[in-house]
Amino acid sequence: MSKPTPLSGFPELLPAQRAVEQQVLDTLRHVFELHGFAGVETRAVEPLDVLLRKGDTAKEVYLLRRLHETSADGHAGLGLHFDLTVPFARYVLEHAGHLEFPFRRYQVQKVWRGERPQEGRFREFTQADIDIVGRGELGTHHDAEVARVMVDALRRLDFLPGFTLQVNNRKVIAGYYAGLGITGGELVDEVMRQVDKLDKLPVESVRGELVGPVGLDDATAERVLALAAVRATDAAALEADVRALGVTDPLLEEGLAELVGVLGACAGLVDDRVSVVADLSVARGLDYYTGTVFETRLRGWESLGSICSGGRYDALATDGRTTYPGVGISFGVSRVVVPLLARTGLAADRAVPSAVLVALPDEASRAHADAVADRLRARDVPCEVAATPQRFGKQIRYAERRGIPYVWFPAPAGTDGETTEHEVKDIRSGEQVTADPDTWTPPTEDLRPRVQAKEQQ
RNA sequence: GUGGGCGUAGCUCAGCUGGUAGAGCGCCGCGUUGUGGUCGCGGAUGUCGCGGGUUCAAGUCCCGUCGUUCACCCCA
Repeated sequence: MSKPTPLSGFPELLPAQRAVEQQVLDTLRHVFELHGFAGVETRAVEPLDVLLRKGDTAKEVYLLRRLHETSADGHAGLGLHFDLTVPFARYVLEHAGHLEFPFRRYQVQKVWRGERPQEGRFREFTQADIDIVGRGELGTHHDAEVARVMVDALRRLDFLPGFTLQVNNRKVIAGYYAGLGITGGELVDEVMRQVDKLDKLPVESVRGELVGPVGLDDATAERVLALAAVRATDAAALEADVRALGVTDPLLEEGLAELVGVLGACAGLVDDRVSVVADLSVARGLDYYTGTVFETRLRGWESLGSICSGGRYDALATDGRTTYPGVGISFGVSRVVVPLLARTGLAADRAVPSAVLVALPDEASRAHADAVADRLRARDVPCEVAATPQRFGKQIRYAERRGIPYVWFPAPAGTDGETTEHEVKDIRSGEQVTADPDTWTPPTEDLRPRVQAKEQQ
């Protein structure tokens, strides 16, 4: 086979980069579990009617087809999941009898979308979701909770740039519009869709759309834009800014109270890398969000769009008798990690887990070297034995190439007692000392690969 | 799906009006046959994406195709 070409949209990482992604995944899992979320994995495929329940999105779903498919449709009626929310909703219905509600779960898996790839947008990528789902009811304090958990996870990834969590509430938007006399589901949705473009288009363009194709009068359009211009980082300012717009409506009040609640609950998480802001221009295009909505921007990486989004669904799932409301948030692992690796020098300081290379003087000593390695491993020191008994200079170079910080020189296997001692060399400093394989341990920072940001591109 | 850019050594790239495929980095060896990095000397790189055409002659020009990339569209 000649050299294979890469497949666009299906990113693969080299070991030193994968180590970074794994550290991200380890951190996410650790924090999600710290907050009491249970891990779930769902199958990669769902029946098409489950996947397509939310609308006409068939063209972006990858279908499953046997090579010798003989059915009338030419496929098995199964597709790869394109997010983790839809499979989770199905999972909740299927296993409702065995779950305790409110049910809190995290789910980190690959998903697939038949889109044209771009930076941070792939056809196969990893998402990390957390959701809390209730049976019949779910308190709005959980909206703040999922935000807090995700912020807690992201802030611990200290090699990532800082970020801003943007929060809004659809009830605020819908209530405000109702107060302005904008009614009717379609019109409200269309106005929201235009407002949602404010982060990409200049205000004038959006205003033009609102008074033109959408059909608002100038004054109403202006007030719609006024709401979308509100930004606030504390509850008092938010309430003051919204009230100053002079619209009153019961739904607006309800949404505002929820939004204030989320903002207040997240206040303690803010530091110089993390900000949380009520941004009333955030609408999310999806019509199934019913209350709180989230988006997240990475500082300096705004072109990536939102790297972590989600919100509240009053009806995440329903079986006709029972409705399961949910609130969740999803972090785009690949969307962040892959561009970051590509555009900065971010990588692990070694491509292999080994902290120690056990040198091999000659092939006859392999069993002895293996035994030394096992004594190190017994105390959780990752190590490997040199592949071939080359001269030691080459074995040191072997370690250096891989970023392994220590080379271990075993004491000769004496038949009448060991007269010499084991030695271990830190190949960065050149320092070499005698050591006991049953007690020697590298400094903690050398035990595992470390993630380091190299020079910016 | 639409439009533009780009495909030459492991990597980054140069290659003029068509005339014997190059550089840097990396890699391998030796100096130094059980202690690397620096330095010196030496060495190997290749279906110039693929197919066809024009030509005495194509990496170079033309057509097609595949891949890749950026933008648009879309975005759960």
